[in-house]
Amino acid sequence: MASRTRMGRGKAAHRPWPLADRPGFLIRRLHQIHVALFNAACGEFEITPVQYSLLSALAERGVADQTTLAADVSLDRTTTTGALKRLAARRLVERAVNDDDRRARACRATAEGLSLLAKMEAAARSAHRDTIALLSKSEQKLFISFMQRIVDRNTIRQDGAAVLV
Amino acid sequence: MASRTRMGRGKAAHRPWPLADRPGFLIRRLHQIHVALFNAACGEFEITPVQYSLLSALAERGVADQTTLAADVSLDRTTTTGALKRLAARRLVERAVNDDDRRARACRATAEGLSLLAKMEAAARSAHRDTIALLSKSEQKLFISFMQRIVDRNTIRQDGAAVLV
DNA sequence: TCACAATACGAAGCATACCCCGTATTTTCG
DNA sequence: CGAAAATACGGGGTATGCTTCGTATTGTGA
Repeated sequence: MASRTRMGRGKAAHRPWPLADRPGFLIRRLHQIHVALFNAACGEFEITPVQYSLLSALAERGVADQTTLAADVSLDRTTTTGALKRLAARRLVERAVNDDDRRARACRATAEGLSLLAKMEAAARSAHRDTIALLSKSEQKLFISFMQRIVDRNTIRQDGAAVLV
Repeated sequence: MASRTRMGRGKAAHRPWPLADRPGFLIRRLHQIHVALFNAACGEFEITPVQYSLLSALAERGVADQTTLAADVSLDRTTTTGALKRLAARRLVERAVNDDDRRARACRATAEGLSLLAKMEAAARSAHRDTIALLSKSEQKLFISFMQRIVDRNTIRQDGAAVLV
C-alpha cells in the first residue's frame, strides 16, 4: 500500500476547514448515501430515485406536461425530459402530444408504471427510512423539519407547483 | 397557462406519501440548493464544488495519487480522475506518473491552484454557510452533527483515508 | 388582425457520479 | 523465483443535472 501512504508532506498552507465540517460536503455525502441505499433496496426494479419520484408525481397528477412534472419534482426541465424518455422507453410512461396545446407533451403513467410503483413502494420506503435510521425518532423528526425549512425557503410556489429558484 | 392546470384528474391510486416528506427527496433538494449557492458565490472562479473539494484535499496532502484523493473526498475513482483531468487542463493541478509506483499518478496542486484556493476561500465559506443560514446557530450545530453521524456511519476508514461503503 | 411576448420543447455541451471490464504494475506468498 | 493476488488506472456506458441556443406553438395587446 505504498501509494496510500503520503508520498509527500502536505504544506497545509491555509487549511480552510475540514471537509467533514462543511455543510455542502456533508449534504453531498448524504445524497450519495441515500442513492446507494435506494439502489440497494430497489435495484431489482431497475429504476432510479429520480425516476421513482417522477412516476410518483405522475401517479398523483394523472396527466401532466413535462414542465409541470419538472416543477413537481424540482428538476431541471431538460433533465426531466431525459428521465421521462427513459421511462417511456420502458413503457412505464406515455408521452403523447397534447392536442389542445401542441407545444406540450401529455405524460401519464401506464398501467405497467402504476403496477411497478405499487410493487416497489415498500422497498422505496425503507430506503428513505434507512437513510436516517441512525438518528432517534425525535431526531429524525427534527432533522426532516430542518431540511423542509431550508427547502421551502428555496422553493417558489406558483399555482401549487413548486418552482426552482 | 393552460398546460400548467391539470389536463386530467389524478387518480392518486395509492399516494405513498408526499415527496416533500421523503428524506431522500429533501436531501436531493438540499444538494441542489447548495450547488446553486456555491455557483452563485464562486461562479466567477469557474470552479465546481467537487473541484474545490479536490483542490482542498490536494492542498492538505501535498502529493497524492488519485485513489487516495477519491477516498479523501468520498468520490468514485473514475469521477475523481475526470475532475482532476479538468483541473489539470487548467494548470491548477499536476498529474505526473509516480516513478516509485508507475501505476500511480502523483497529483499535486500547482502554485496557481493554491493561489486560486486562497482567493476563493471566503466565497466558498459563505456558500456553505448560506446553505443552512435559515436555521438558528444552535439548530445549525445540531443539523451538522446529525449529518456527520449519518455520514460517519456510512464511511469506512483505512489508514486515515475515508472509503465509500 | 398582427406583431410580439410567453410558453413548451428539443439539441448540444459540460460536469458529476456510478458501473463494469480490461491493462499495467507491484506486492505477496508458496 | 515465479504464479497469483492486489492495486492504480483507463475506457466505455448510462443517468443525472445544469446552461445556452434554437424552434414551434399559443396568448396578448395595440
